[in-house]
Amino acid sequence: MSGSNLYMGTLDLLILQTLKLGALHGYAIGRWIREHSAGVLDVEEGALYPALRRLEKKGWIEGDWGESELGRRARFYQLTRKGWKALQTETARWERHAAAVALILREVGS
Amino acid sequence: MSGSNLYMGTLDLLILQTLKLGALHGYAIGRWIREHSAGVLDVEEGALYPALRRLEKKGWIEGDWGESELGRRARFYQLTRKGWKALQTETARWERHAAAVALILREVGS
DNA sequence: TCCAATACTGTGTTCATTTAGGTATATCCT
DNA sequence: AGGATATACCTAAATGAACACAGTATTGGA
Repeated sequence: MSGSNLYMGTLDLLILQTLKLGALHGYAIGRWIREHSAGVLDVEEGALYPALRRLEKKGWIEGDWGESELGRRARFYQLTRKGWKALQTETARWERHAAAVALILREVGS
Repeated sequence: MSGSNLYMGTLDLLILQTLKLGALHGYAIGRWIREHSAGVLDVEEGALYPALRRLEKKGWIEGDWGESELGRRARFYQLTRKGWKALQTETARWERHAAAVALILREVGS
């Protein structure tokens, strides 16, 4: 339902994290993120597909054409070894950042 | 001290939050954020000053020329009424987002 | 005298996301 | 049969935030 709303740079992390589940195609990744964030994180397709290509180019994920559960042509992505490492780094980076922002938000007081 | 840094969109929130302290000039804002995030959030000047102008243009902050503690010409910014409201909205947005990302990061398990 | 810190300004680049389209197939409803 | 909806993908232009780099100018200390 629209609403926009990722902070830039977050998407890659979310995709990598989702792919821990195993190989998934783009559409399923987007749906999974939306559902498992209680609808808060809505990944636009125009951001999702470029992000997948970007991550593949970096060697963090790799994609193969296959058939979806519903028999449609779909590209399944999975984490590479490099991707697993990147996921660790990116998760740590996010957590460091989120903790720091939380600090600032509390520092001044409401 | 570099290290790359902010997730896009975070800076505005940090600046607004810092200005709860009262009127501050740009340089002091940057320093304060760095110090109160234990050095994690390092605001580049090339990002900071444009952000201040952006926020002023939106009417969230307003700046006046004055003298810094050290007697130098400096532009002091303070929150407008609109800015206080925006700060509330932006804080809520951030917290929603951070909570959702945390959900996703935990959902799959490490 | 030279360097670091303070305080701001400007230009140019990079790059993720938004916006806004588009293709194609399958299923469900009337 | 027709229409809407969901699935599954793709792309191009525009936006805009952040970074990099390069300046200007003043002050105080080694």
